[in-house]
Amino acid sequence: MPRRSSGRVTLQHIADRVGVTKITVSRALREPHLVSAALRLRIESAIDELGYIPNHSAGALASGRSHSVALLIPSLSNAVFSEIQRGIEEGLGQAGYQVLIGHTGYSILEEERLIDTYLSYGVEALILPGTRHTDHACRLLTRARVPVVETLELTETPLDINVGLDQHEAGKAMTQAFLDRGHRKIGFLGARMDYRAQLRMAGWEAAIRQAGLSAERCLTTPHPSSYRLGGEMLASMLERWPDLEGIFCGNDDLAAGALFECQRRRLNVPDQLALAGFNGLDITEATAPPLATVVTPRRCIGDTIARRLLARLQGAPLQPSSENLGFRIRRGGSL
Amino acid sequence: MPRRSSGRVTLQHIADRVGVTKITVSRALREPHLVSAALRLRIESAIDELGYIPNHSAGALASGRSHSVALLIPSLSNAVFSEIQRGIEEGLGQAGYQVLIGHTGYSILEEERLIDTYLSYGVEALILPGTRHTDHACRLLTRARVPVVETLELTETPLDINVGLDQHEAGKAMTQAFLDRGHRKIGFLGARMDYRAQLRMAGWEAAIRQAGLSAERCLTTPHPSSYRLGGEMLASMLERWPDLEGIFCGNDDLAAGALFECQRRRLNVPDQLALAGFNGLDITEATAPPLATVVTPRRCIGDTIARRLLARLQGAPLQPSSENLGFRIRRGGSL
DNA sequence: CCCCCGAAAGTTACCGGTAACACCGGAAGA
DNA sequence: TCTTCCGGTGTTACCGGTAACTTTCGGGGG
Repeated sequence: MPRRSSGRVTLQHIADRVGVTKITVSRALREPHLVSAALRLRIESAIDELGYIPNHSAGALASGRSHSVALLIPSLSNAVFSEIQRGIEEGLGQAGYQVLIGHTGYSILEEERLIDTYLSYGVEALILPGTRHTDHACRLLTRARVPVVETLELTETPLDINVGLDQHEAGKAMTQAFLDRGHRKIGFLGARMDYRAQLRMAGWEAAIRQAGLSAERCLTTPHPSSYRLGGEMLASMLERWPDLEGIFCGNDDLAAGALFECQRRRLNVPDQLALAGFNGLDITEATAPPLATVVTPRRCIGDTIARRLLARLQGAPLQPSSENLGFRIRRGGSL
Repeated sequence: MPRRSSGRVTLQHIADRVGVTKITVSRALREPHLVSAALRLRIESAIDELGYIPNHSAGALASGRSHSVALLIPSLSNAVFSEIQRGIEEGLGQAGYQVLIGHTGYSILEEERLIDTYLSYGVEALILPGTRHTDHACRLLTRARVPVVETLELTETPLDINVGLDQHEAGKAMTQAFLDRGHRKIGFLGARMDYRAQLRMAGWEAAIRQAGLSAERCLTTPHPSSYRLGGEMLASMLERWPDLEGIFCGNDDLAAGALFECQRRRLNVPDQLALAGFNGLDITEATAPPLATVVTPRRCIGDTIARRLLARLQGAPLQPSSENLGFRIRRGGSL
């Protein structure tokens, strides 16, 4: 007599119904070729007659395998991550892994908490946004002996697999595009200012200084970025530096918001003010004019992560490495 | 000697280190007040010395509780769901539940697959987008005897908890706003055309017919919506019905894309063409002019779901009900 | 006729926790 | 002094599967 009347159908119920032992039912599900065809059919029909749903916890506990992988992303509302995630899910899904998604809210403390949570779920790998983690998180990761992917930006000292692009270089390249178009008074507008945003800004500053120009025209805020914020911050910048010729925005949302504000002010883009964003989201191709942006290879990042992670999961040894997938500058019509 | 050298630290290791049995360590973690203070401290220090990470599968199996809830959303890239999800996560997170997110890609077949997956993970509740499910999904849900939330739209026959708004009514109300402004030749532009999009369109049609007008000016596509698509479809509509006075777009993305296309064509919004979207995303307040839209109470939906679901999880009986959280029409400057 | 082999199914033990109940010693009450 | 009670800890069994090994049985080769 069961202690708790769970009411749930277990392997044993199926086995009783068919007149075999539960291990045979278990085999029929996981390794059908080891079970005779006739029996397999009877088992299958018993399974959907009784409505058996496997107990993942029991399976994971017994086998030591969870068939799942954790994917942490900074924010669910940021379209940047959805393509990366799609590539990962397709690649890993085909190999039988379930992808568990968590979001860190751009906080490495929250990341640490999630790493802990997902390790207790027994995930077989972790995919992390960024290359900076708390000390405790690093200790957890090392001790867990689980493949780890760090993505989005690059690092000299990857924990394991690192796939991304050089954010600093990309920031520099876009700034250079402004310079190539003859602009000199080029500002930077940034929000949230997470580590990657800082790298992009540093790239802007490096290019500006290298050209012997002043990097003073810079406005940032720790607030989350949004279209509205882009407009508001553009207004502040124009008030403070009326001589601005171009503004490099830390991401596409800000750039679009800035563009809308220019439209309200009847400020011609790019003639009176050039604008650029970062990421190459859909919106940059739709606005009037289309926005200049740094197109990041997000889908490719996702695919690459899936491929390299599968190799590790299938036994490839730990061999820390970085893969730089580059970027592309798109001039659009705003530069 | 262990069969597999998992290398992982278990409760038993902690217990051995401290010199107690594992049940005491288990108690110290789950019901600290039942363990003496001195012992608790020794246990805690052993835990972080050895780096113990609980095994969620084992706990879930033994206790029959997973402390987790599945949240299915149609798409990760649609900003509409992120606020709903935030409300849910805050509410349920505080109560100790982990929210597992899955996305259906707007397919009820994929939804069915995910329901199966998450039931096998032992989730204690399911939150589903929409009120339409496959027959098999309904059978799974009924048999699982687990609280279910259906959200976004309303239904007369909820499975359990239903929280949302009347999409048909909302479509009708926005169309009425066009009529109130004196527009007569009002079109509808829709993409993806999932069930909710169809309801909104039906609302548009109802209002149009009720006003004795023609509902012919309607263009839809099964493709996923995007800014770019909004522009392209606007162009098609203008070509086909040059007399259009206003267009109600099935969501904000399409409306924004349509607005950008108007800007390219130097078509004044709203004087030459009125536009409206649906959802009240951030972008509608940022464009020039701001877009008219139906503001949906997404955060409130999330909070309400969390509240009502917690009540059920804490023992409130199954009592199917619908809660209509309404909507608000915002005129913006495009209508 | 015996042996060996392999396919098909069964036995046993175990994964790492938790529920339920048993136990123990000391303080409070009778 | 004897119960009673209770805080603090231990014992035992079990959750629902899977790994590893064993058993059974029929057929082919020697």
